[in-house]
Amino acid sequence: MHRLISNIQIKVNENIFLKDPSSSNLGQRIISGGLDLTLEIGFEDLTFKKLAKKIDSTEASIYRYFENKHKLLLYLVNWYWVWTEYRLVFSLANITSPKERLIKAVHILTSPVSDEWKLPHMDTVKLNKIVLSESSKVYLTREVDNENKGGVFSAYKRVVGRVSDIITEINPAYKYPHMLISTAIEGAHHQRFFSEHLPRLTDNVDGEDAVVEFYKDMILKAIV
Amino acid sequence: MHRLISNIQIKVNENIFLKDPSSSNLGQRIISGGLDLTLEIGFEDLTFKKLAKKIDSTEASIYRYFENKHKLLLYLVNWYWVWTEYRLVFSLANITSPKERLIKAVHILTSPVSDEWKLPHMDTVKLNKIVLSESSKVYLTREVDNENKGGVFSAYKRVVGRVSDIITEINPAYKYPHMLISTAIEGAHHQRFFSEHLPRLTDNVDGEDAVVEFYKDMILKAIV
DNA sequence: TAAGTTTGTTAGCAATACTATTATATTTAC
DNA sequence: GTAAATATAATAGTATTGCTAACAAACTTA
Repeated sequence: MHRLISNIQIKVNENIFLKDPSSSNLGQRIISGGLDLTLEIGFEDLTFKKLAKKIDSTEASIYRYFENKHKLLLYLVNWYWVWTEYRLVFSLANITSPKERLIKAVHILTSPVSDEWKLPHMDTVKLNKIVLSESSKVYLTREVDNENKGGVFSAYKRVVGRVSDIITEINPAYKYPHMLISTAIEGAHHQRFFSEHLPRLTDNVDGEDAVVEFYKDMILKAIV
Repeated sequence: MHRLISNIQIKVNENIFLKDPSSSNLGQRIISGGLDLTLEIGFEDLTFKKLAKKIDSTEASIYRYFENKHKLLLYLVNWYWVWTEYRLVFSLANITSPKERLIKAVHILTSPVSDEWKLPHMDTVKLNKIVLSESSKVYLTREVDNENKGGVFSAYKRVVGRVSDIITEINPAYKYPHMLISTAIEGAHHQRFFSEHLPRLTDNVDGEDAVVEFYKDMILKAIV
């Protein structure tokens, strides 16, 4: 069951790439091979040489699309947030109750991406896995300020802003809506990583997705 | 005003280093130079060659202390958590009210380190700054599971465990104490980074440390 | 079919991430 | 106080990374 019109096009900030990878066969192989290789060996160990080999191309060709591997990750993460904003708006369409909207939004931001959201040119399930463990590396760098000026984080900021607005609608007096939402987003990523690798930092509860339930509970209690 | 006995010794997990840096002059220069250089150029751009130059030593000498720069960061972060556990236990001594204990603990985990906690052989204020932006890189790697087996994250886990225990004392029915605390710790780090670089992801409130207040408020509401 | 564009091929260079060897201090042991 | 042990420095070397450049081949479009 697909929820989305399957020929939607996600428009990634143009400052990220030298040449739009969605515009060519090689570009798409770079992206899908990049997803696979990152999942296989981790982003740290990925090099354009290895990626070139994997997709049967050459280092130099990949460099024509992305300045460096950091930009490739930035592309993936930016794509993710543009797409997540779309999912968010789509999912909240025609729902008027602000509380219901908030709960749906938190669900989208904290639960793993399922197959029903798949798109033809991007394996969103793989992408989501990468975002969990690698996305914070995209902004925790010396280059944040410069990249931020180029607008590469605005999709993420808009997502946080949209959900914060719902909170403000519910309780205009609540002082920390942005902190609450960005805490939940980043936190959910971390918790999913922890539950796999450092379980003493999390809690497991039988029969529920503890991450989603925890953040729903936390947010609803925080804003009253 | 110093709160601590100044000749306390922080014992870092032995799997992290080849040779204990606290045991020699060169070792201590590696650590303090490492702090400075990381703050100057960021951990990504730090190399042992640059660090050697800074402390007037050689690459090969540094390699006798740490296998690679990742281990150096691991050392710093592990040191931080051992020390934070100490601060925590020290600060909660003789306080019996669980709620008061919790509030103090959250304060320690979310506020910036101040001068009063300084120790002779480690610039804890600098260390804290580094932890905010670099510590997650220490576990978001392919090597987590191996390193975790070596016990290098146990100080962090104990800190989370101790504060979770206070929560359980206050409300034994609360299902997510570990998630709540690890969310607050990591979240506070992120929020401090955001407020400097991506302010649209946070909220500023005049006349208060919004990060500390937000997490106190969030936690106290969550556990009732 | 020519011109333009994209990709592949090859080469090369500077920096990184180490390891090894030998020499020179410095510490400690007797 | 000297010998032995140990720590550090100096130098060199290797494989890999992170690029850039130049040209050739293929494929696209006008």
